[in-house]
Amino acid sequence: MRIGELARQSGCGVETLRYYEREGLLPAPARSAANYRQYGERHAERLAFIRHCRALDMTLEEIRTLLAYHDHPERPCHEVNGLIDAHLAHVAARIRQLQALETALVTLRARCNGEAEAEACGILRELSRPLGEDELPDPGEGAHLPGAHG
Amino acid sequence: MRIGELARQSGCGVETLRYYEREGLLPAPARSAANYRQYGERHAERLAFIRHCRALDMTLEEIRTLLAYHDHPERPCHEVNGLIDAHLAHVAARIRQLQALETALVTLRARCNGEAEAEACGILRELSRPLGEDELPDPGEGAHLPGAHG
DNA sequence: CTTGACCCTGTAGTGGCTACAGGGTGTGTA
DNA sequence: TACACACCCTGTAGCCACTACAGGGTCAAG
Repeated sequence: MRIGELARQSGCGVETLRYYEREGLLPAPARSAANYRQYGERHAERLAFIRHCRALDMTLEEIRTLLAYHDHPERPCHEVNGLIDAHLAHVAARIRQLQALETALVTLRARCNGEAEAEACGILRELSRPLGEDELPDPGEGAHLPGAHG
Repeated sequence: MRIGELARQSGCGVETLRYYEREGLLPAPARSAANYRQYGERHAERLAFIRHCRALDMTLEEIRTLLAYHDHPERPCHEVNGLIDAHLAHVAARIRQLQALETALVTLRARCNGEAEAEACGILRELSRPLGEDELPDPGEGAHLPGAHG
């Protein structure tokens, strides 16, 4: 299987596969006479594992850790559970933070009906007010989880 | 006021202020004889606006748009409302996506008690399973809002 | 013998900072 | 005077997980 087919099968881009190889998540496959990468079932399975983890929003570093257990089936899986717990805590913290954000934005939005001039716009006025200490959640709480933009 | 004081007052780093200046969010201030930046109240107020927006997880691009209205008080504020609505929709979409993620992670976590070997670990087994079409949310839905990591 | 789909390597860009390196300024103390 | 130390300057590189080229090679069909 060439890289394009694997990309289609897995739903990710060709360049992403080469990136995973550079990052050491996917082993470098054999090459054809024309220097094309030749992938087998093992690669496809490993990639499925990686994509499953990515769909759960794990970092490549977390995935590297999980792959190490995947590659050493005799090891105790204690750390795997810890990693999922930690990741879950990150996600939960991020949800709480975004909910606080949502509340703040709804309140903000209610301050104007969109028919004023900028001068009188309640939204712009509110945004001009400096924030108090703990008025909006500390991103530190959900450290390593991103904001509202992806 | 020098840059360090403004940084302390606003709670952001000195390098962030220079970054905002490069990005055109903060105007370049006057300089002292020693070439130090000299900020006034206008800068502090503008920075408060920016930090308020950032606390609401807006992008610098969104903030640039809002600042344009801040700077042109005679313009109708219709677009301001639209921008907040759009941002709010992004945040709401991201929350839904993270909640789906949380559910999936809780289910995953329940598959192992952490006392197995990696070979038998239900978590690793589940992660090895390729994902179906719509099994986890399409990040496209919450476009421009980030994943679980910051 | 040309078209077009595919493949290769290598490099740069994304956002919003953060962290240097390598230098200058200004105040307080020995 | 000499030095330490905190602060400031510019410019560049790094973070993450890709994404998007530029500039070239390969191969089957028409």
